This record gives sequence, C-alpha cells and structure tokens, in this order.
Amino acid sequence: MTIIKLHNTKTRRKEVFTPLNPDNVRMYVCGPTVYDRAHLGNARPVVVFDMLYRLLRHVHGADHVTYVRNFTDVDDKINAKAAQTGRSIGDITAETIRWYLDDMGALGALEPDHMPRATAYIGAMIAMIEDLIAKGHAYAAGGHVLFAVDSYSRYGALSGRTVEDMIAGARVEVAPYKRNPMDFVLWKPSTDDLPGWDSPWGRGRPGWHIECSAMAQELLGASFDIHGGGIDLAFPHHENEIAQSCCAHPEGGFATVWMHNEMLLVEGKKMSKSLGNFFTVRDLLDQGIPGEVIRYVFLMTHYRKPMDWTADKAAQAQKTLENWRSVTRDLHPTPLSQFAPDPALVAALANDLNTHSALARVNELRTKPQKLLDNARFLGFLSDGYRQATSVQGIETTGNTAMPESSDMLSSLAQKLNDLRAVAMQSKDFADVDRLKAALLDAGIEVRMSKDGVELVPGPGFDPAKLEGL
RNA sequence: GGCGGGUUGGCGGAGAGGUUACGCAGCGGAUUGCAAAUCCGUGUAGACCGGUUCGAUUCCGGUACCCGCCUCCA
Repeated sequence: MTIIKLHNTKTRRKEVFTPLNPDNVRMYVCGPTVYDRAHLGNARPVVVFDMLYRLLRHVHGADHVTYVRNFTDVDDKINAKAAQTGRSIGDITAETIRWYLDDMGALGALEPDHMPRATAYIGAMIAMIEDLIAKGHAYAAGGHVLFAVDSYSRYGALSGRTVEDMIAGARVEVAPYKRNPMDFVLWKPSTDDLPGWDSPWGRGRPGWHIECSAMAQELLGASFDIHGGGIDLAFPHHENEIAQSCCAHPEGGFATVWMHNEMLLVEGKKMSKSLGNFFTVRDLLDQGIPGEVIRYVFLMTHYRKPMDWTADKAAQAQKTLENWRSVTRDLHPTPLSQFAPDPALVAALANDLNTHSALARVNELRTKPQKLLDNARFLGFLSDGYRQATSVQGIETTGNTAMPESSDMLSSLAQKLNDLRAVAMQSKDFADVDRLKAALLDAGIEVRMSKDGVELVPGPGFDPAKLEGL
C-alpha cells in the first residue's frame, strides 16, 4: 500500500498518515460562508483538498473515504446582504450555494460526500453548548454564551501561542461580560429582524466556530483523521473548534492531522478590493479562462507555499493543457476499472501532496498519450467537459456561437486547403494557399500541414463567424 | 510586541548532503513550399555572513528583505 505523508500543523512536521479506521478515512474541510460568489482565494483549499480526496480514494478505496465540507449559511455577512438587498436569507444562501457548486465543479473538484448546512444542525450546536456549560467550559452572560478559554489548558496549542501572549497583543474584542478577554462566543442573542432559534438562553444564533464542531461530531464522530482549511483559519477558528470539541468530547481526539493551505496572492500582492485585484472564480471563467487552467495554476505551487496568481502563469498553464488536449484528442479514456495511476505520480502526491511534481510527471508522459490522458484525468484534468468545450463539437454546446455545422465546415475547408496546396506544389505559386491559411489563422484555427495532408484544429480564440465566406 | 512562513537560473517551480529536476521563454538543429505542431540538442541558479562536514543550494546559527496570522477572512 502507498505510504502517505502529510504535514501536520499540530506537530509542524511531515508525518506518515495512519487512518484511525482504514475502512473509513474521514476528512473535514471548512467550507464557505455563502453570501457571495467564491473569490479566487476561496477556491484554493477546494482544489488542494480535492487532490487529497482523490489520493485517499485511490489508496484506501473510493468507498472507504468520507469527505465533509460545510456551508456556513448563518452569518452576519449574510444578514447584512439580506438587509441591503431586501432579499430573503434563504434565497441568498440557496443561490450562493448553487453558484459555489457550479464554480468549484468548473475547477474539476469532486463534490464531498457530505455538504451540511449549518442551519440544519442548530439543535446539535445547542446541545453541545449545554454540554460545555454543564462541564464548566462555558458560561452564559449578557445574553451570550461564551467559551472560557481558561478552562482548557491546551488552548493555543495548534497555532503555537498562549493566552498570555495574545492578551499582550491586546487586539481582542473588549466586552464587559467576558471573564477572559480571549473568551469567544458560542451563542449570541438575535433581535427580531435577525435569524434566530429558541434556546435555553433566549432567541439567538450560533457563534461562528461551534457549527464545525457540531457538524464534525455528527457526521464524523469525536475522533477523525484530517481537518483542513486555509492557514488563516488556524487561529482563531480551528483553535476554537479544538477547544469546543475536545472539552465537549474528552473521550475523542477531534482531528488527528491538521492541514492548512497558504494564502493566495495576485500579481505578488494580497488580493483585496482596495487594490483592485479582487476577483471571483466566475469572473475568470467569464473571461474565457477554462476552469482547468485555474486548477493547473493552483497545483503548480505546493499548497503550503503562498501562491501567486498571474496572467503569465495562466497563459503558461493554458498552453500546457492545450498541448495535453492536442496530444490526446483522438483517444478515449481507459475505464476506471482498468486504470492504475502512474506510480511516480502517486508517489509525488503521497509526499505531502507534491502536486507540482505530479504535474511534471504527467508532462513526462507526453510520449505515451494514453497514459497522459488517463493520469491527467486522475488529477482532475482533461475532463469530458474540457475536451469538448475546446473541440469543434463543443463549440456548439457553449451556446454563444451556435454553429452546428462548424465541424463539417472545417473538414471541407481542410479539403479545400489541401487541394489548393496540391496545385500550388506543382505551380510553385502559393499565393492562394497562403491567403486561405491566413484567414483560417485569423479565425483562431491552428493549421497543420504535413505530407499526409491538412489538419485544422480550432484553438481557444476560435471564432466561427470569421469562417463565413471562405 | 507575539506567532508562523518564505528568499533557487530570464520566468514559474521541485527534489536530493556529493550525480540532468521539470515546464515556459531563449538559442541551435531536424522536419516544412513558408509556417504551425512535433522531435533532438543546449546555456544560465540557489539572498547575505558564519558554523558542522572530505564535501551544502540541501543541516545548524545569525543578518537583511518579503509575506501571512494575532480583528471578519480560504
């Protein structure tokens, strides 16, 4: 069996991964707060943990992995959006979830086995909070329920800080009802215009962190294997999750391995609205950048390093993928039951998700197109959708430039070019040939002429309208 | 102030204490009516200063610079 090594934030070391139960490898990844389109940074953990999911399914069997990624559908940002637009919260969250799944699907990410919504687990959260109060780890005050960080000696262990250090930094919310300034909210009161649920502490809503603790407990149990997310979540979110879960369920260890992806930069700078370099996955897709190109750019960089999104990298990735597509154009994927991924590729992934090496390995397979195709698909590339969308047949399915006959048109144009060329070979007058070729190039078509004949391959900028009259 | 990460050739970006990374771009060649595509070949590294070592870009320490977190954030 493949030995998987993963970097564990908890120990700050790369460790051999040993599942608690090999028949059910369990992974929880923090999902989005659904108030708007996912921005590019939101997509990085999705792609990173999608690769881990694929690796785990390969090593342990697809039926022996459980992947949970939540939707945070109760949050003040959602409330603000509802107030601002006049739309209902349910409407906003339902639409945003749909967008999210569409956009992440475009990036080649498999859907997790469970995608729980926080609002479906309010009861479990309330029960957990009651339990924490009963065990002396939480207290009600000022209409809120707070977690008492002083009641958990290991608070701060994951992110390598102590309560004293953080108070010295003094960047904590001052609230008179807090026993310790670092105490964080488990439950807070809701006014009538805000979403709320009846609870022993009055009508209110959960704090941010408790949902992940409750849903992980419900779906994966008190101990599970991997918990993932962006590095910015390590503190406070994950630290607080650990405190809640380990205090409520001291019999369990919560997550064994903690994995965090580094942040995303855009052209060397942090993505922010004020810098004007803020954009969503959908923005890029709408610009005509295929989701697989975004996926490739993400996987070029190791997940524990900051990843810089640049137009240059996108162009490079696009070029590589077009090459892969071109080499494998006439091939059919091997049925999964008969496919085994390349050992060197699996070894790269098993080494703390060295996706860059895995991609390099696929590139080496260019001389074996069938292997290239199958292994690229194993990594989530060269999907049917991508191959179609970038082939003649697919042009018609993209909708905006419906040209059902473009395939026939191309083959007749290829024939015409071939005939002209045959004549020109005799006459040595290539003017007509060059004229037609130039027009085809202008329409975004790659012209391949060889001794065997002429091949026309539509490129990414293919514009069928320009073929009119040729 | 506290915690953490980074600095590799023109660009992106890995592994490994001593042997070619790889890709892109460049250059040379094959092929081509000219191209494209493809194939072959090829140059350029390891922020700085010390230490350990027979030998370090790779281990250890320091310096400089960059970045993230500590407040909602993937």
